[in-house]
Amino acid sequence: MDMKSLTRAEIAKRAGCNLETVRYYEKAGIMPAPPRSEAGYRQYNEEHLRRLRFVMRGRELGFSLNEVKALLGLVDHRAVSCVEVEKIARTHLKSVREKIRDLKRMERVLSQTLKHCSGDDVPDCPIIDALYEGA
Amino acid sequence: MDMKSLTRAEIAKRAGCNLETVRYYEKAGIMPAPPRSEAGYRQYNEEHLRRLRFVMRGRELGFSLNEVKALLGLVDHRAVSCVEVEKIARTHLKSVREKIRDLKRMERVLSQTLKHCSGDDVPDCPIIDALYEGA
DNA sequence: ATAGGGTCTGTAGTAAGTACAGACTCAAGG
DNA sequence: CCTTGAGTCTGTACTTACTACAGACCCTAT
Repeated sequence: MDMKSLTRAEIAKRAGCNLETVRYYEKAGIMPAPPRSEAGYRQYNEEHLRRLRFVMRGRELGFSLNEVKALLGLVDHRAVSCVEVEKIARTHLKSVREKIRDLKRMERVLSQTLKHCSGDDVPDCPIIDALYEGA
Repeated sequence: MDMKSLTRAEIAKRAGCNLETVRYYEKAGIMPAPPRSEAGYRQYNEEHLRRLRFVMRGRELGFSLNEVKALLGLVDHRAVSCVEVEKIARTHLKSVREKIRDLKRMERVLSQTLKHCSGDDVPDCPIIDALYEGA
């Protein structure tokens, strides 16, 4: 008993992405071109769904599409060298940590600046001043 | 004694941005179109530099170009209502905090996953599995 | 038979720039 | 004075990761 195939809308919904994103991933070489019905409709299966979910999860974790592609490439070539995967993940983790550091710095400056904000219509606004003066 | 004017390259360098960014900001309505020399070269002054630095600082703090534009709009119209500025800054602070939260979640998952990584060429890579299974 | 959805394609738009190509212009050295 | 190399001008294309549309099909139900 062969599975009923999924339409683009179905696979998108089940993977939690936009309808058009599916087509985009196909064009971007992230998702394989699925078989088509007589009328040219895309026919996806559970394996496609699994892959699409993998991509979505990777994206949610902040991997770039290229990183996800690299990860999938390792999987596809059955050369799942944990070393390679780890390298990608470790590099990514580093950049995540850098982003957190930067954002925290931003947060500090913003909240400090807002603390001095009176909320009145005063001629000197500490936020504007901070931006002008680089406080 | 009128100031010597700055070229595009000079203002870019002094504000710490790319040469082309200056032109981009002009087209985007962030920077005003400066006067031109006979030959059509842009001639900037210290006020332009001040403004460009303001923009750069805002961008560094993660304000979108539209937010910076709004901030500048308030300044330009001499209607520097601290209330408006504060609203923009507060909204932005909120989104910064959300980003930090998301990234921390990412970091946790990534570092947890990496901890289980043996570094060997094993058939099951915990990172790949995590992405497939949504751990 | 027809109305309404869904799907197909290609294209254009988004943010926030970066990177050319080809034409001008400017300053310095010979 | 002329040349050469560097700077500037314009417009356009590229980037990332999508999203949104138009016009043409197609499928299902009434």
